[in-house]
Amino acid sequence: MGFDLKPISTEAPVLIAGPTASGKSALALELAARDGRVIVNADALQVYDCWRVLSARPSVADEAAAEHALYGHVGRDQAYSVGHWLREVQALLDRPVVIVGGTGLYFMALTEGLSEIPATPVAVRALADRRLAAEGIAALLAELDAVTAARIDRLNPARVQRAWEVQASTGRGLASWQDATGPAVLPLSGVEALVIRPDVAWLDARIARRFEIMLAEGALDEVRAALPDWQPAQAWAKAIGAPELVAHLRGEISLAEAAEAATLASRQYAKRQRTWFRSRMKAWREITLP
RNA sequence: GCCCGGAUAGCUCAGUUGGUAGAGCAGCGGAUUGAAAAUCCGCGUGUCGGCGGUUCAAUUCCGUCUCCGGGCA
Repeated sequence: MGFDLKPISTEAPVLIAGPTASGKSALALELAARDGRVIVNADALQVYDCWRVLSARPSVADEAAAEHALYGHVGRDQAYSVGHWLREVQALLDRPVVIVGGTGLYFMALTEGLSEIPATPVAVRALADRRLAAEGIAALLAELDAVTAARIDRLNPARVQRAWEVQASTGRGLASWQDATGPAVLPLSGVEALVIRPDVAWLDARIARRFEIMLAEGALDEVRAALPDWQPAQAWAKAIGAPELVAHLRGEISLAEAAEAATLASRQYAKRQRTWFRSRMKAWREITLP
């Protein structure tokens, strides 16, 4: 990799955000080697133990070359979200780190703060699931306070359900919780924040190639191992390529069709990441890799 | 060679009883405070295969050519 590391501070925590398949892990390895940093994962899917290949986690060799944290440490059945992640990162900050990943929400929570809302009890989540399915968005929306209802995207069932769950489980509106958000763990002013924004065509080509490599490295076996307790609605099952390879293993589509669908989904994900980075990371230093 | 179908958006197709056309997917733009690789919102001008003819007007009707299916030889 030809990126010039010299301008990057050797003391401040380094944050590297980049779209899927952009080569950010390699850059993190270089920085870790140079400064003796711990590499900390900021990717929502790479935390799951079942997806080493499919989520493009660092290889065993990479992990031997530098210390890695928050990779593959969460079991399928464990509830995990940005709050868990943020608390785990916080506990690692007594050492020099390079925090690398593609999940915009995680970086936002880290650099801008996250409201401290208690976790939604399982029973409340289940009730919300049931009511949303049976009564629709409007029923949940009608039970929200006016400020919250005005603030959220009322057409988005995920947002409405979240707001309703907070209201139902804490007795306090989501907007009220958000207005009380405390200071960020790592404000932008105290970190070296880098965002990779590669050429779209270059990235698309890498995405296609990478899925072929994943297959060669045993992605299909990983999915086969998860097949007995496959639950498509769970967060871990949302790994790009997993639903596609499950469909193939069930004989519904060919392997070529699965590969095509998975790379398409990756390209669409990269586009969403691009939108986030463009609009939410304007103050980050943009770097070009190749 | 003959007969019958097709040819419309990047792709798969719908449609216009003649007044220049619209769905899905793809693509593009946007949102994003604990499921975020999630979830959601917005965006459709394209020689309607080519060339002639009829008509005030043709993507639509007629002729012809080209290409792609299928059938008969």
